[in-house]
Formats: sequence, structure tokens, C-alpha cells
Amino acid sequence: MAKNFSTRDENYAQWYNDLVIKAGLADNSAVRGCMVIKPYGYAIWERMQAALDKMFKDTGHENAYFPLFIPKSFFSKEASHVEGFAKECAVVTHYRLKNDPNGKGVIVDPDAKLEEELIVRPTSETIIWDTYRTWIQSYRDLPILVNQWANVVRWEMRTRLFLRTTEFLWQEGHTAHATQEEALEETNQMINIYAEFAEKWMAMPVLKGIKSANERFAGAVETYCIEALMQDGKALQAGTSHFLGQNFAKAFDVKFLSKENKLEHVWATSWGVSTRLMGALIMTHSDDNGLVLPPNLAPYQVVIIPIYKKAEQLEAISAKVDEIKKSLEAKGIRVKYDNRDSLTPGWKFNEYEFKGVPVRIAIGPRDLENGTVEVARRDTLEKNILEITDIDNKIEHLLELIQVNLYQKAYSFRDENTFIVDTWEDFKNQIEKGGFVLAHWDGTSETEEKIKQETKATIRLIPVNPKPETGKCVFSGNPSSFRVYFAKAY
RNA sequence: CGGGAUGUAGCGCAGUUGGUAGCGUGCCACGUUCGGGACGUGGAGGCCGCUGGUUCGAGUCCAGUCAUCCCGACCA
Repeated sequence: MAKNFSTRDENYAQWYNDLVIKAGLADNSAVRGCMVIKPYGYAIWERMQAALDKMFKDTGHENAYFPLFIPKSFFSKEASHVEGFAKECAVVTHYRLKNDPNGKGVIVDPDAKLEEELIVRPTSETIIWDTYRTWIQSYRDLPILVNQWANVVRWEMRTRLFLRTTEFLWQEGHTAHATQEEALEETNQMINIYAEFAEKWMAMPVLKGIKSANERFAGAVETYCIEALMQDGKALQAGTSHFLGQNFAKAFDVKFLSKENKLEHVWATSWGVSTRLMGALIMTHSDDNGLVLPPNLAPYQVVIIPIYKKAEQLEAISAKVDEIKKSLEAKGIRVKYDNRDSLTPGWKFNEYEFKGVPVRIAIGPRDLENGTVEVARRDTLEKNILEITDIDNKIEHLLELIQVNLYQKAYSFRDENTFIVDTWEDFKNQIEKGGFVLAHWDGTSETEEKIKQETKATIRLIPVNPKPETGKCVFSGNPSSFRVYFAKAY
């Protein structure tokens, strides 16, 4: 499995690609830029979905579903929104095929041209706000707290498995509020939920902050984001929460009568995370031996592998494994017993190591005699012989330990790769080497643009409550009162 | 959209001056194995991306075409 697997040092991009494919997470499909998410990868995504969905519902949100297609005219209603998405839209122009008169397969029937083209949604603000108009008349209809799990299509020039695919899966929350304060509070609440999810479930430390005007979502007044640092020193935007102001309400004429009987535009937010989180997860923890999964998201947290020569031995081992498995499952631990006879134990060890299963238990005749098992942890690759007595508590504890260890390891990595820089020379050098660079910035888009042109670095985020500190912009030398985070990004 | 590369067995690849389609791995059967990717024997598996041309003969030469991947610019 891990044969012909590149190391991170050799070629990080290659390592990532190989890992995704060889660990059975996803594959390139017959369609350019679109991936097939395989069962093992999808199982991880399902666990992410389940955890997020619960967090959304616990904060009062409901799920709904809106159409895949959006009438073209909807896109022209919010000026900056069109501008942001126009270049990457798939457009449906016809609704029928027919047999090629020349006898070669099928062709698009020219008589089946659509009156108005349909856009395959790149995001759903427009169709949703067009719908909200009919849902909202009074302040009593607010707030609307809706989330949708869906697929979207963005026709990107270049794609990478999970990180940027033409079609991807995500959730998009779209909320409507009577006041600005409430909408801002929602925006903030959701970015906090994303940060909590990233840290508690993915064991991935994130920075929270605000996007600069250049990086802001098309149509938003303010974009909040979480950013994580990948092992190659590049930043990855892992989630965003947008305060949309009244932009979409105005574009789609969504008004309500307030308590004071005044007609007002509705305030909006939208927020989302995507299958890109899979990429973030992989690039945060995995190593040259393959995938490393945090126990909270691993499809199976423990794999048990029998070691035996004769069928009678397997029988005795399986009986013991059955006991162990039941006791672990009683603790809510997800366990897989791999008793396939066609593969050797060594093969299985490598297989599950590559697939990132947090804990492996091996049990053979020797263990049966001694009342022990061999327990190996994926994060440190340590192996220990443990007494079977109380194994459920031991494993439960170990899984918690691994979850914490992965977070701490990633946290230290980010810490060691965050640099405070004051001169343009140092800035350029550090950006070249990678990591987050904390530097002063004069607050203008022009400067940000020039820095990007010269170094490829962008402002990943502006801290929400920056530590006041007088300084000079690293590029222009103009005065600045706090530092912002720069990095090269995915 | 620019640059680079590749299409041959499920997967990874080789294929010389044009002359019977190969290797590794995986797959199937049987046997021996099994504490870190076991081995033997036998077997199945091919529109050589597609279209056209040159030739007695094309995986190989020529022209076209389609597709995918990688690197950039654009983006979650």
C-alpha cells in the first residue's frame, strides 16, 4: 500500500495526492475536476456532517433544501455577487438530447433551447433570498435560521482532490434577521462553532478573524474566517461566516414590518464549510506512513487483527476478540475486527497504518496464553503489550490521549511557524519559507495587492480584537496600529 | 487560459530498426504459510484513447482529434 508513496519532503503536493488516492479516500473521476468520494473518505465526511449538524441544531437552526439550478437573471441582482462568481459558473442551456442524424451517439437537440439559461449553483444566496421574500412579511417571521447540505459547482481552472474540485459538497447556512445586531451576533456565533468543530473534532487549531476587503466574500459586508496552517507552511481557509448586511434583502426586495410598523430590509448572514475540510484534516496530521485520523472522526477508531496459524487458533482468538469488541462498543468505541483469512497480519498492519486508524490491537496465541493484547497507536507508532483486564477503559483513555496529542502537535507546529516580522526583507524571506507572518499593514487594498504580487502572500486574517501596537507597514512604511496575519494560501 | 507530460490487462509500467502483445502487482483455483506488505503450481484477463493516412504488414511512422494528470495565473 505505502509502496511508491512519496514523502512530504520530496514533494508535498505529490504526497497529498498519493495519500488521498492510496488511502481510499477519493479518486479522480471520468469528469474533469470532479472526484469520486470513496466509502472510507465519505465515512469521515459523514462524521463531520453529523457533528456539525448537531451543533447547528443545538443553536436553533433547521435544515431545508433549495434547487440545484438558479435562473440566470437572479445573478445580476446583486452587483458584487455576480462579479465574484460569473467567471466560474456552469450554465444549462438545453433540456434535451436526440440521436445524431449522422448516426454517432447523441447530440444536444437545438430545438430544446431554454428560454432562460439555468446556472448550476455555485452558492445559493440568490435562490434563497428570492424565496425568503415570500416567507417574510413581519418581524414575527424572523429570524429564519436555515441550513442546507448540498453540492455546488464552481468551474475552477485547476482542481485538487478535496481542496478544490469542480463539484464539492458543503453546508451553507442562510439566516435572516430583524436587526443588524442580531445578524452580527449570528455571524459571530457561527464562526465560533466552526472554530470549536475544527479544534475539538478535527484536532486542528485555527485562527479566527476577519477578511480584508480583497478577500471578502462577493456580496458580503464582512467575512469572518477560520484559518489553519498546513504542514508545508501554507495557510488554508477552513470555514467562513459572512455578515451580508442588507445587500441581498435589497437586491431581492425582502422587507418586513417592524414592531414600530416601519417597513425595513432584512439583515442577513451566510456561512459554510465544505469537503475541503477533508483536505485540511489530511494535511494537518498525516505523515510519511500515510493518513493519521483523530479518533473523533475516524470511521473506526480501533482495528483488531488476529494472528494465528490453524483454524482452531482463529476460533479461540475470535471468541476472545468478540468479548473485547463488545466491551469497547459498550463504551461507544467504533471497532473493526479484520479476520480476513486471505491476508497476512503484516499486510493488515500496513494497510490500517496507511489508513490512519488511531489504535490497532493485535492478538495471537501468545496473548491468549498470557491474557494480553498488543496495542499500537497510529500517532506515535508506539506498541505496548497490555493486559486484557479493563481493556475498555484503557482504550477509551488512549483514544482521548491521541485526540489531545494530535491537537497539541498541530498547535506546536503552528506556534513554531508563526513569525513576527518588521522589515520588508525579513517579510519576503519568511513568506518564502512558509508559515504565518504577523506584520504591520497600512490597511489599504493597494498595499495588500502589491504584497501579493511580489510575494504571493495574502492577508489571511485581521484579528477580531487586535493587540494595539504602533508600527509601520512592512511594505509602505505608513503608520499601522496592529499586526495582521499573512501567509501563502491554498 | 499559458507551460509540461501521459493515454497499452483492474492498477503501475515496458515494448528496440515497423513483423505472434509483454513485465510487476492485483484477480481465480489448489496446497504450504501467518507476531510488520509470505511462497509454490496452474489459470483468467487486451478496440495498444479515438479518427484517418503511409505500408504486404502499424502499439511503433505521419496528420488530426479527444481526454486526463502535473506546474502557474483565478478561487472555498
